[in-house]
Amino acid sequence: MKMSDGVEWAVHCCVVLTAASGPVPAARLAQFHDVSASYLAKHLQALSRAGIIASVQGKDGGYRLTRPADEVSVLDIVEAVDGARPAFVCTEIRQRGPLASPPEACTRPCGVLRTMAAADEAWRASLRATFVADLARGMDEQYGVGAMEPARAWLAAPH
Amino acid sequence: MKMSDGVEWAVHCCVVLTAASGPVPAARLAQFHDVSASYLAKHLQALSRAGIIASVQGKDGGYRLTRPADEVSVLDIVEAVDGARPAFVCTEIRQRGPLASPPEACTRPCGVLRTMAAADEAWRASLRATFVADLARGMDEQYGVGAMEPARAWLAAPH
DNA sequence: GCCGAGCTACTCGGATAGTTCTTGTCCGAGTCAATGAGG
DNA sequence: CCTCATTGACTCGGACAAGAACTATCCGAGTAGCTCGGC
Repeated sequence: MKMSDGVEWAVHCCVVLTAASGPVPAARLAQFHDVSASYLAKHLQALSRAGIIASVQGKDGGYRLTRPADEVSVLDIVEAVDGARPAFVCTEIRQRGPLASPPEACTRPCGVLRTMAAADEAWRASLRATFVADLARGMDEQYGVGAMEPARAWLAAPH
Repeated sequence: MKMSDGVEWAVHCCVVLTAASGPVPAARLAQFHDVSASYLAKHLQALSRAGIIASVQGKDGGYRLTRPADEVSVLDIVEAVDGARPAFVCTEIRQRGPLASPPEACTRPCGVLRTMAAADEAWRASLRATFVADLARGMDEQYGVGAMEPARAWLAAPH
């Protein structure tokens, strides 16, 4: 019941990409956050497959957001990196053992699964309500308006 | 982001214990659900450590619920078996890299953590609202009133 | 017939290997921009 | 001065090991009930 560390990296990268004026290479995003470049690349590829970011090949290429930041929910990122499968998988325990329920009586999911699924949906709904744009705004509120400007400049400056 | 399979077993065991008239050995619970006895024992020990069930030693011993079934929430079981730590752990990425925020500016948790924590709390609240007694009632509603009676008889019968 | 010590069998509890999944890394295919020559 | 082919370097993308967590298992410590002998 542990979420992949890559989720945190991916979310921060999306927030940073909000401030970028052009495509940003994966290596520079890794340097910005001081994390493993190779491993971050793996997660950025997942975001790319999910259609959240798009890759620009060749020189001066990199990644950029495909949609406006207020249309990318945190849930989108979590599902792209960590998988969209629910955390709980029902193994149909009720159909096993000496008092197994017959399959024809198990058309409706069992109570345990229903409870877990409801909790999972509540979790997803909460993540679906927050967007990358909200997180970027939170930066400004916490560190002062214009807090993203140094990031934009750093990303644009040559290294 | 996958929940331990033992959680499902533990919840079902708690529901079955609702129908039991006395202590039930771990081996019999395993036989009832057709799962590994050794591994189920591990999870029952976790429930025991959490105070959800109590062990009775010696002959005719086993496990029994310590509280009424309407006072044991599904969240209690999940936290006992799978751990109470939140799924998302913030590694304070904002304090790393060339544009790291100074520690004195990070008294409040960052926006990503706040979002994840809120979702985690929504998930927990949902699980906290369902009790073992509700699941037992669901059995009766789905399979007919008195559906738990054969289970009680099977647990009491000698093997 | 009643009591008690001893014993047996059964219970849980924690320490111990095997396996799957996540983490972390690498090199190759593809692509865009810059460059230099030619018209 | 403008156009175009060539070159070059930089980008992503998927395939490849290492480590950790989960899964599964075993045997030892402890306890309650039963048995048998004595009173």
